[in-house]
Amino acid sequence: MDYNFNEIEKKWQDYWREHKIYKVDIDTSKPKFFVLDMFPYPSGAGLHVGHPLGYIASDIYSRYKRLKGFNVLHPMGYDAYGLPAEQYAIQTGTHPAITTEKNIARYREQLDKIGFSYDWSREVRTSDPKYYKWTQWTFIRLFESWYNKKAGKAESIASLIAEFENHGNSSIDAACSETPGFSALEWKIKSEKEQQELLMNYRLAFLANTMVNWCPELGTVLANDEVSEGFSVRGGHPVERKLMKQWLLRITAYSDRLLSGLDTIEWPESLKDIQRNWIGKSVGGSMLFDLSGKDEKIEVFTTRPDTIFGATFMVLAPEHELVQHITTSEQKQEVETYVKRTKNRSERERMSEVKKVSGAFTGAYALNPFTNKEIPVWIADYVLMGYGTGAIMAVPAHDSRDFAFARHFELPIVQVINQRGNEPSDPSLWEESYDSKEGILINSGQFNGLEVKKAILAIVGECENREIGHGKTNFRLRDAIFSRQRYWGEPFPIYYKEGMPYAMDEKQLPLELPAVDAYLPTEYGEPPLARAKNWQTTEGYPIETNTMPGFAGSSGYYLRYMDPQNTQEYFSKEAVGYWENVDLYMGGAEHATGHLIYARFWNMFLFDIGLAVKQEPFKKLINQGMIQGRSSMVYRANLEKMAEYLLWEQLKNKQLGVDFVQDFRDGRRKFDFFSEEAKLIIEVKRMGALEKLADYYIDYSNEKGYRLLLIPIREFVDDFQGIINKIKTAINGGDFPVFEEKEAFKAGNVFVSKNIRGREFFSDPIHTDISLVHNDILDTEGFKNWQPHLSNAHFILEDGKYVCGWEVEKMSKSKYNVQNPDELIEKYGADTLRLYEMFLGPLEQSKPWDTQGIEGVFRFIRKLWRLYHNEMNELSISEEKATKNELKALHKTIKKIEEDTERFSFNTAVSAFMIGLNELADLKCNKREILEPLTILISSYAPHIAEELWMLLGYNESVVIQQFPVLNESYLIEDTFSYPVSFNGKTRFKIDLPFTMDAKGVEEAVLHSEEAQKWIEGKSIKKIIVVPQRIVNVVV
RNA sequence: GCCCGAGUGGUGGAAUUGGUAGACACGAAGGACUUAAAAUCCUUUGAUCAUUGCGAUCGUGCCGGUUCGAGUCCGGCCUCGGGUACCA
Repeated sequence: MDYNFNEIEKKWQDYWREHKIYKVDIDTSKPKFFVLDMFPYPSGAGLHVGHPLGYIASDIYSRYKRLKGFNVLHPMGYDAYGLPAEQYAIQTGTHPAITTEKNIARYREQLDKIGFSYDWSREVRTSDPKYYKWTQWTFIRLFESWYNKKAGKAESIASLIAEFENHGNSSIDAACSETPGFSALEWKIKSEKEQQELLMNYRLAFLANTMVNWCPELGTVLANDEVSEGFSVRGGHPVERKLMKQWLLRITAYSDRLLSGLDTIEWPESLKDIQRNWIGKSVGGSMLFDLSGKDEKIEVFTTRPDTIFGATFMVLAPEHELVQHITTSEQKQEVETYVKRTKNRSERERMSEVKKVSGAFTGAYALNPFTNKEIPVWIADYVLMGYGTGAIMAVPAHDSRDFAFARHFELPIVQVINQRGNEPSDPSLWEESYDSKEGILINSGQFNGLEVKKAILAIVGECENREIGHGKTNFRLRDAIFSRQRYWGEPFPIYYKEGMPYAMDEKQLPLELPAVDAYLPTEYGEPPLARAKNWQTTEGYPIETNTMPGFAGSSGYYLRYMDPQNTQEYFSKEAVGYWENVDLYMGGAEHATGHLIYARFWNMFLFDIGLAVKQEPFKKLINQGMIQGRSSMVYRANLEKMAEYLLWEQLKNKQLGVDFVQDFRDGRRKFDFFSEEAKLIIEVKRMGALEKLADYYIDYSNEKGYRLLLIPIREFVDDFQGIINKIKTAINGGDFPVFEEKEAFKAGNVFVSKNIRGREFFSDPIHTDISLVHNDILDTEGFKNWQPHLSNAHFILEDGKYVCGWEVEKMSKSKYNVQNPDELIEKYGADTLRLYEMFLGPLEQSKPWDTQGIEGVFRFIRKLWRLYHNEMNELSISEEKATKNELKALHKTIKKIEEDTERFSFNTAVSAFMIGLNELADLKCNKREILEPLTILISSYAPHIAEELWMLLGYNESVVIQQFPVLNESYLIEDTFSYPVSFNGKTRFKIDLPFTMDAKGVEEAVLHSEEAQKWIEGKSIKKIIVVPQRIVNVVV
């Protein structure tokens, strides 16, 4: 073989490893660049071709930046905690660490084969005690911190205690749980336990009773982003709401910073939008409503204070604490029934019944503070306890949900916003509410005539004056639940004294995960860690038995890469001062509301306490598109349908000289085909069916004087023309057998090629393994051997081939469309795989995996090899001076590669390499002056072949540490430009003119050109547009 | 429902700022080399009409607009993909 990629790639991978080519250290003489891939979870299935897409792109960029003189940090590690290994442990008893270790080894083997430039000396694993020591350490810091809103940052709990001791909590503005006011004196006389309880309201990592997403089948709670439509994202198990005591992280303290920080980073707009929606900031007001004849007040949150005059009723969440107090005795029964019903309904049921209006009247009335009218108070499950105050003022005229509710329960609707230019109308005639914020106020007392935005301010102002409300901002973002009732995760460095949690001393970290006898909850329903022996401190205090969730370890890992071996601190000041944050983060958009928001929060906290030096962890982020599977389909024929279809194609429209009808009926009898003219009945059936029915058919046709032809399906496969001939004979009055006995063939396995006419009428698509299909042509022998029941398959071919259909779907085992990179590397080599994955299309776009084009890239690589070699596969390099054309081809390529790599347009970069190589090959260029820069140029894309060629060129230092070739624009300057000349916008011909010619000259030249005459002839010229070095357009 | 994104040959895709639509590849067809195969090379390849050649017309999801000129900008729609959902 001319170009032996197997040998070459192995050789250089070994070389890179042995010479630690990709190891980086702090080097202040060079600018730094941090390129990071999202932490993979090493699953048992290994990598499929979708995973490396982003890794290849970031690797190319890393190598490119290195050639450009940057000191590039490009690490890799493993998000090693995770449910699959634990589920496997529960089933088999294998410790998750063993499974994980095995999976990591497999991942590493696959990654190495692709030739990545990772600095493996910096590898981290979340399950490694040396690593999770710092996860636990950060948790303690969070536990020992509170968020000072006045300072806009996290501060230590010690400062809070000092403040309490001096002033109580009256002047504190903190992100905290609901806490009653207390004075310094009151603080001091509280017991330690009481003080601890109060502090818990302020800590950034805190313990609280919360409604959680409980997944009984996984036996654990899940974060909001781990649940989708009432089912767990991993595994698809049902999830229910449950009140439990859990650790939470007060991420909501950072809502505003998480939101505004988005404006400072280069992320895809769609990803920022997802985060903005998730954070869900809404600005509005909080208002207090008096209750008729009661002391209690109801607080509501609204984004539309301007519509207060239209508030004709109120709605509380069924779980609202006031419900019991205010419900009248008459309504008690109804309310209790409703509350009970909502409680028992699963999340899932609630979701599916979104459009169904339901609710109950409490019997109580509130007072609208602006209209002073009594308005009824209802409960309904469309009001959620978890958002705002769990109570709303309902403005049916201007809120679609309130509108639907009012219609259903016949509650009054009052219009208070009028769209400019429209007349106010009777809301009882409306088909929908008017929700828009455009318009002016009506029916609103002294506020009439105000525009919505001004009215909001005016009414909030009025509420503040009357001390019944104030402006308020709400966030949709919830605090992050941080406990998991699981074994395979980081233990909390927390112990309990008198039931109150205390953080362990940092010196005791890492708190290592203990051994357990089984990975299941205890018989009392405690988490698996409760099974551990002596799970207590040396003083005998019990240690927390929950473990941390998956996002704990992945929230700060990028920082640890800066200084992964450090045993004294998370990372050194020096390291973080140099590497700062991630310059390019490559990964999937599916982490938008999980990892990417937690990591930003984690980093902001570390920034507040002086560890991180940048607010935002990931400066630029690119989402690589998903690689979808491209399934191949074969079409299994329904034989009877097929036979009937094929025959009808021949019989219809008098093709055989006589009229036929299909599905002829005579009373209750039905025949496939019948010709009155030829007095002929034709019936198509399986052999067995024909044998049974033959006598019956024969009797009938004899009685009627018809002739009969019974055709077994087998004949269609064996001899279709024979059938037609037989029918022709019958029509012409000749003799023919009614039917010939043939051996029946086994049912089912006849497959029709995709483009056989009528295929869609008589076949069903079935998935087949993509490894049996090449360029949509099925390997029929392989297919027969694929599964036992296919061994007797028959094929109906087109042009001697079986053509498969295809569909784009998720890559999955059950669809037989999983492609793993190992096979491709074996067949084509890693360089080809790398180039091909990039060549497939724009990085950010989702696309189906399809190996059809890989041959083209493989040809390119071999052509590159041949440029440096003669026919005998001997190195052949000329020392001659390069020609102008050769230099132009090279520098055009340099320019394009530089531009395209900078803007992550790797698919067009690969094209540019192909174009450049085609040009150089046409010029038969083997000159060192050209090939040396070309080798460096391609080394970031195809590093193995580049290293080999670089060595063959006579160097003994790796190509990856060379300088990127410098573009010399002077080689690109053209003497002439070929102007496309269009008339009325339609391009008609081209004309070569000097590059430097001015617009006037171009115009003259075009008008005097021979070809122009044809188009000008008989018409007058209205206008000529000349864009120098672009186009000429003549308007006639 | 709401918020994003995308619709270009048989296929993946290119066209970076409004300026030659279909680069580069795959596939297909034909040919050269070869005892043969592989590999390689050459020609054709958006559609329709014309075909001896010249060519002509249409064409970037659909309808309309702006412009000398629109795949690109604007308005309205259709389809597909992603996110999110009683968030007041």
